[in-house]
Amino acid sequence: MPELPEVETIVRALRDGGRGGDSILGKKIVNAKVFWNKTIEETGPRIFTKKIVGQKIKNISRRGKYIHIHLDNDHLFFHLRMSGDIVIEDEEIPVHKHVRINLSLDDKRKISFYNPRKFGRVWLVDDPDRVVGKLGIELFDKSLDKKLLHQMLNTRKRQLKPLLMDQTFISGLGNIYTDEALHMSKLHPLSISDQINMKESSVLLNSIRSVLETGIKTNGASFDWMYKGGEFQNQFRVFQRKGEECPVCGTEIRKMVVGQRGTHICPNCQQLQEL
DNA sequence: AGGGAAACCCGAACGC
DNA sequence: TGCGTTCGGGTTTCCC
Repeated sequence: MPELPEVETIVRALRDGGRGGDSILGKKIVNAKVFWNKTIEETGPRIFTKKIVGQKIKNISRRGKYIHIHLDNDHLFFHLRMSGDIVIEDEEIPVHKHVRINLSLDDKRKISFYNPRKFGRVWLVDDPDRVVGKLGIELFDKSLDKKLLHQMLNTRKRQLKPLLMDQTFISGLGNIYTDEALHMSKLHPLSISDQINMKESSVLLNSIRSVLETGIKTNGASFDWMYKGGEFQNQFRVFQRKGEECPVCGTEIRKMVVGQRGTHICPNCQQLQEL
C-alpha cells in the first residue's frame, strides 16, 4: 500500500534512475494507451491521449502521496491509492492485466501504471492546484516545527490519528506510518488534538519524521504484493503485530478501530489521558 | 465542525 | 480440497 516512502521511491526511480532503470527526464511521450477508463480523472481517455502525446517530461516530483510529472504544457499526476507501482519497461514487454495506463516514450520504453485494485487515479491538468491545491503542509517542510504543529493541533479539536491522516492538515501520512509514529510518541490515537502540549508535539513531530525517514531509507513497506521495493515491513513496531509483544515494554499489542481504520497500539505505552 | 458510514475494488485470508 | 465470505487500504461524498 503505497504511502509516502513508497511514492518517494517511485519518484526517485523515475527521476534519477533507480531500481536498475534510467531516468525518464527529457523523454517525449509518443503514445498513450488507457486500459481502464475510470483511472483518468478530469478528462476522458480520448482527450487525455490527445493532449498528452507529444509532450516532453520536464521534471518529476512528489506532493503528499501524489506523483507529479511536469510536462511541456500540462501537469500529470498519479495517485496509487491502495496498491500498485509505476515502472519503466521495454516497449515490447506484454501488457500485464493490472496495467491501467501505458505511456510510450521516444526511446523504446514505456511507463506502466500497475494498479491491481483499480483505486489509483491519474490527472492531466494545466493548473496543478486542481489536484494538489488543498493539500496541507509537507511533512518535511522546514517551516513545520514543534511550535507550528502544536498550534495546528490546538486550533482543532479532533481525534489525533484521523487528524494526522487528514491530507488537508498535513500531507503524506498514511495508516501504517501513523500507527508507528504514535507508538513511538507514546500517544494514544484517540487523544484529542487540543490536549496535546508543546513537549508532546515536539516528540510527535520527531517521531513522524523518524518513521518516514526510515521508511524512505528502506524503500517503503512492500507487503502490497504488487509493490516489491521495500523492507520497512520488517521493522514495524505495532502495525499488523496484534497479539505480539510491544518492542518497548512487552505488553500485548492490541488492535482497535479509529476513524474506520485498523489501528494498532500498545495499551501500556499509549494511554489515553483522562481529562 | 467533527465523526460515522458507504462507496469504489479485488486478491488474500479466513471459515466451513 | 473447494467453496463462500470477509477484510483492508486512501480518498471522497453524503448524512447526522
